[in-house]
Amino acid sequence: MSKKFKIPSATIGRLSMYSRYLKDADNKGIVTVSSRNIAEATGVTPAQVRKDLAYFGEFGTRGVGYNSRELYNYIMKILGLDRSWPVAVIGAGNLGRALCHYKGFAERGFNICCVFDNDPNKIGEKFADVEVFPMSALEEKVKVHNIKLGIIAVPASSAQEAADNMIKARINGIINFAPINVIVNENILLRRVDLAAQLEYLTYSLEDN
Amino acid sequence: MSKKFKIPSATIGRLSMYSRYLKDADNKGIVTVSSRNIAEATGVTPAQVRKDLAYFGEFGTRGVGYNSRELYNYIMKILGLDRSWPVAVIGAGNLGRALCHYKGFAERGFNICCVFDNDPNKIGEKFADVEVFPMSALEEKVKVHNIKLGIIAVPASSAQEAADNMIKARINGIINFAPINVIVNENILLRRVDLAAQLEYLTYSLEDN
DNA sequence: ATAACTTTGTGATAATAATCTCTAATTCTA
DNA sequence: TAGAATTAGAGATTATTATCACAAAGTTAT
Ligand SMILES: NC(=O)c1ccc[n+]([C@@H]2O[C@H](COP(=O)([O-])OP(=O)(O)OC[C@H]3O[C@@H](n4cnc5c(N)ncnc54)[C@H](O)[C@@H]3O)[C@@H](O)[C@H]2O)c1
Ligand SMILES: NC(=O)c1ccc[n+]([C@@H]2O[C@H](COP(=O)([O-])OP(=O)(O)OC[C@H]3O[C@@H](n4cnc5c(N)ncnc54)[C@H](O)[C@@H]3O)[C@@H](O)[C@H]2O)c1
Repeated sequence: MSKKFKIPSATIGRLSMYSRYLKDADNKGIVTVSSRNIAEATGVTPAQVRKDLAYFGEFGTRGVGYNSRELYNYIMKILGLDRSWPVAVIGAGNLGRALCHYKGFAERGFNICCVFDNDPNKIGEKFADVEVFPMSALEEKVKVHNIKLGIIAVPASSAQEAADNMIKARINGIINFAPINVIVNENILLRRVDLAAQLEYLTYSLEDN
Repeated sequence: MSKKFKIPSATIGRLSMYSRYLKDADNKGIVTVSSRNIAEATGVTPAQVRKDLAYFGEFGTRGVGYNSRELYNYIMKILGLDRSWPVAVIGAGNLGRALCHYKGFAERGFNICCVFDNDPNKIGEKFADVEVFPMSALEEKVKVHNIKLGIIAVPASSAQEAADNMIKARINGIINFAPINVIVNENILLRRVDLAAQLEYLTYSLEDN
């Protein structure tokens, strides 16, 4: 999808962290926070915090800092989280089940509304209150719930097929947990999350330290 | 932990992808591959592939390419995957269960050998063949199995405590799935995996496209 | 009111990472 | 064997991202 104005993707990830701290601060009754406070809580530098925010506007007051609640709202707006996003999961296996049971997504506005699988034995099962549907139901469910986001939680050998099905159903943002490169048209957003690679960064670093 | 020689962390992640493609190619009987083949399979540029490999040595033959199996072995060695790594998981919840049931880690040399939880009701349960132990057993299990790697799969409010416990037990590489910044001494390796932030990158991009 | 202090926002600078371009090695073809 | 084609390796270049340093704006104390 066409991006706004070349914002570093790392910035978006940090905004996510900042927003969680701000929510927390606001809940504790802390009205104003400085870039230093945010930085210390999230493990970055104060300059980085200010630079990240500067991409989007001026949210603070010099000599004072930022209003926690206001900045939280601004960031959530920037991230598109000022509304709810229905999400489809493809693959009702171990990972699909964990994702469905996870309460944390709802706090950020994500609502996993259906899981899809091609194994007839899994159809009709329920993970928390999320029902497992056959792949044939994907297109209709996407339309009914206006789903824009999907998660690939099928084995690597089926990941491309899962992506193709989602795209055909008009989902245009995809997270892929399968350890394989899925190829999509450039107007589709795709992020790969490779858990083994994360562990491998650790083993690489520990190897000859 | 002290790093070797400022290799981009993105390079390590890509090596992981390359190695999976190489394994696959070797299994299919493909003896030599070019940087172009690797690039196309993993979604990067050929120059990037060569540059990544160049950090570590010369593995190819000009005019020919790379021997799939040899390069695979080299990369696995670089990543520290020429041996098995026992892994501890803290938190026997949804995510902990999914990780224990996941077969893919074993292929890369990771062996989740125990899960720990502070909920008495969970102790003794088994996820696949991984047993749930009380937190009090952590130190001894780490010693017995020579565990160096740990995964935090507890709620955010307990993540720092889980990290502190692991470090006390002498684990020195940690993956944190909790959406919070855990603070550790600089000789400890820590990677955060934030699934909600990944989805938020999508919503940010879809927002006003 | 003034001086001392705090903190943002930003242009300049530095560091990091990706891409480009060319050379050298090797194979293939005729 | 000569010439064309392929492909790795590496230095140079460009692009991207993070850090620094400081002026501007605000607050607090005297
Ligand atoms: N479980 C984990 O902790 C974990 C960790 C890292 C990566 N992953 C990756 O996530 C993916 C899922 O892992 P998992 O452990 O849940 O696997 P799993 O085998 O438990 O579940 C996969 C599910 O996908 C379904 N499926 C297979 N092909 C399908 C298709 N074409 N269309 C629809 N459904 C299909 C299967 O019926 C099954 O229910 C894998 O690619 C795995 O490599 C999982
Ligand atoms: N489940 C998911 O798909 C998912 C996705 C993204 C992030 N996460 C994150 O992963 C973490 C785990 O998620 P989950 O869904 O498995 O949660 P969960 O509530 O299902 O499980 C958490 C487990 O941790 C145990 N626990 C709590 N405090 C502990 C402590 N101090 N020491 C040891 N054990 C302790 C609990 O007894 C429980 O069994 C959370 O931080 C969550 O935000 C989970």
